[in-house]
Amino acid sequence: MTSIRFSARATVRIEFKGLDCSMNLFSDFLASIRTAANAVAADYALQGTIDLDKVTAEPPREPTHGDIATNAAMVLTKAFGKPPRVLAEAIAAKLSEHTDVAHVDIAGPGFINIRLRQTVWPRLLDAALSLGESYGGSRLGGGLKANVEYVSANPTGPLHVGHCRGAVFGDALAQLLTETGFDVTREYYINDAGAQVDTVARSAFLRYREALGETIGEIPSGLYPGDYLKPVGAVLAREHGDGLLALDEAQWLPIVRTKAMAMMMDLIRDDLAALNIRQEVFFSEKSLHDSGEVADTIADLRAAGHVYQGSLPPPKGEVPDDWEDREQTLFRATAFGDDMDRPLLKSDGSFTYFASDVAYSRNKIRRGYKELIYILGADHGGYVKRLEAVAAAVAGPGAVKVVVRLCQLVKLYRAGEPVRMSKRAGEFVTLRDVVDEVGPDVVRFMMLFRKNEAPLDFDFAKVTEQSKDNPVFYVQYAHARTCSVLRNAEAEGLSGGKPDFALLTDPAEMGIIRRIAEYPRLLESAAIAHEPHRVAFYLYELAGEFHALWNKGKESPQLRFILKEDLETTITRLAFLRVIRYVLANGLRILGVRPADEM
RNA sequence: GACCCCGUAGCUCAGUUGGAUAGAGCGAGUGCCUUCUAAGCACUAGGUCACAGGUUCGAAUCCUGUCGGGGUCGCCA
Repeated sequence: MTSIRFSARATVRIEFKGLDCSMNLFSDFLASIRTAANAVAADYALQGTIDLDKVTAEPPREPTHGDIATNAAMVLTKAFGKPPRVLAEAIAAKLSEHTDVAHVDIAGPGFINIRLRQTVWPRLLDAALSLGESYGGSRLGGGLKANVEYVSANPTGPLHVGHCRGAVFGDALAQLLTETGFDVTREYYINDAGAQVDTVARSAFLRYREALGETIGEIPSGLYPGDYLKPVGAVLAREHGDGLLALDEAQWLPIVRTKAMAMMMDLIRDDLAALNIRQEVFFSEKSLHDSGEVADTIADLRAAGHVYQGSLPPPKGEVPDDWEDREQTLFRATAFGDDMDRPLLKSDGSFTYFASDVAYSRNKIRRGYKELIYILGADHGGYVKRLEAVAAAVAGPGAVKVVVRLCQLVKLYRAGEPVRMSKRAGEFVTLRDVVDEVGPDVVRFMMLFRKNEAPLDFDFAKVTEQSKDNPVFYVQYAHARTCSVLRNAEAEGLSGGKPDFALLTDPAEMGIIRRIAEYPRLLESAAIAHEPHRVAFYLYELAGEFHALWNKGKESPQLRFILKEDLETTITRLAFLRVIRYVLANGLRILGVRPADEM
């Protein structure tokens, strides 16, 4: 909420803050526009508070409309009691006093179009040049503690291709939030407390007997048949000899389970490392039970009056055959916006999975996170409301922000043909298969070159193509090209010297400069929307403009970066190239894609 | 039955959270290109933003409804 309170004053003298070190042209100008609106309000001797939240400063779609457009006159017309065009005149008059403003137009229903002085751009580039690869970052988040939980796959085997997207998305979002000033923790929730981990243990036990020389034959259905459990059996055999064979299941199960969990998590961490993902917290569900936190959490909720005994209505539509009305211990989630109340205890009195979910949320909240971000598969759409309800019940309504981002499915293709995946044992495509085939950079970029909630087609043939059709290649190639010219320049002894960015005047160059100026704003809006894909699209566009400028150098040699007969321009263009490279490198770093020096 | 997501050019998708004449790539058509790094460059055509209402200065974007596609819906994890 940004509002101004002002009192009537006869004369209004305003001082604009110059463009400052935040290097976000648009947020700086938004402040100036608000200052101008404030001054106009004082001229009109308005009383009271005016909401300036809806005032924006953005790049106009049409470059001919100027450098910055604002809707101020239109959104404030009601509050000021003046027609938009009249108000626009008044605000424009104030804005034209700004030292960086060349002139101000009013267009259409009341847009104020600001044309900046040419001197602004060299200053911006100078600043970007000195900031280097950190240009684009901001303090938007103000150090807010945010927790990004992603992957959290069950530790029953290696990650499969379905985990790719959430893994990459979560990682990129975490990095985006880090660059925009949030204090981010990357976290993985290990579901190591349910019945399925016992199944893993039993499967591993078979492999143990196999490792001792026994013939185990076909793995019974209901157990995990994958070869990846063989090493677990081997390690158990090495550590225990045949000692476990003499024990009852109740005795060997915990031993085998612990070992199997540890080794499965190592496997998963390796898979993630192949995608350059390293989460700093791996949180065990079992630890919540062992520490008594699950029970404590339910006790707390009960004390707060959010728990009751009752039964839930059967699902509408198709009622399952085995439906029985049962009394359970329920959390009153509907009081916090959920569609139905959620069971904490099963009818036999044991904890539900949801109970540990609640305890886990409470644990995060107690660790001080103000924003809990969950990256889930699209089949978890039903989780959104219950996660919000839990946070509201535990922390108090509105105390903690819950953000759930759902990632749609990835469909694999091989030269246009869908890759068939049988659910039968061993025939699923693993994450490792994909990464090994096309490399982490391609996987990461392609997973982010789509809105998260839109389904994604991944064609092995297309993503390794070297053409404009392949955005990964296109963007990396742009970065490599900048490096290549800088290398050539260095080889010719052309490095160093002070650039004079006022020499950059070609429309193609100006277009790139404007796009670079938008970068900090782009990062902020992507962070607010939790949409890292915007960074990928931005890079694709920047790369496109850069390649176009490059190609103009063919027809118009005076536009080339290295001009042997014009040292001053060369030095300037090399510095310009460096700034382009910084932005590409910064964006690629957020996406977790290696900026290639040569290709 | 309820809830969530999606529906934009022939195809695959963006669309700066409500802005101005809705954009890009591929495909199609036309013309160029022997290179500061080759895998190209420029231009043209292509649209009832699923449909119907509503909100307001202004809607692809927000609200309601309809149609179509996908997902989910008590003890599994």
